[in-house]
Amino acid sequence: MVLARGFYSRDTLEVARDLLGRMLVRVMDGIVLSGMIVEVEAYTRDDPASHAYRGMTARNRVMFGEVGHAYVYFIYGKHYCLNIVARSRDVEAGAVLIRAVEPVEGVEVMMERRGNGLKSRMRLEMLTSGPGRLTEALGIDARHNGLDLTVGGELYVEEGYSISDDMVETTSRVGVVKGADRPWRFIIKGNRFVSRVRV
DNA sequence: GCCAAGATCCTCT
DNA sequence: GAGGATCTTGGCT
Repeated sequence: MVLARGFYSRDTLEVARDLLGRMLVRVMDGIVLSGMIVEVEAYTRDDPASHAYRGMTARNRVMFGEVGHAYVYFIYGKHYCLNIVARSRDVEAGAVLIRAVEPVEGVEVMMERRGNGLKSRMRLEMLTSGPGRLTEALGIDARHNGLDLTVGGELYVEEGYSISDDMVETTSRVGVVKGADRPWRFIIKGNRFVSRVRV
């Protein structure tokens, strides 16, 4: 089931938390590439690190638009980053950066796409463990900026697995999900929520 | 128009 | 652990 618009029409941090365990799906030339979302970061309107902090510009206008749409931007002259617009109704802007996924379907295609320059040193953990890496592996770029992710098609998010709060053991900054195939590490940075698979 | 910084990744030491 | 790659964006003049 593709996640519907309502999923994204909530507090940005809440959506970020709930995106963990969901499946990011990219259909490219009829081939399905997918990965489980394992690291996210929430960017709210009032976060100085957010593109929306200084108000709407040509680049960030998607963050001010309808929830459930993709905000893709180019960074460091090399990389694309995928965000999903998410915020509650009374908030002006907000988005969740997808920082990492765990490859599930189409691993060989992802390997091919990421293979250049990495050669034999390519390891599975390196395939999609970073915002720039996952967009390269899944073939996500500026063409997807503004795309509605709630209607299926070439890029969407589906239910996947839900990670319940009682699976998380939290300290002030770090938590670990118990009972998963792999242990997970959760990090809170200010009002941002970050989680990452421990390797 | 100019310039510095950037939600990163990779290679080399 | 440090530094280079590479180019868009936005602030400032």
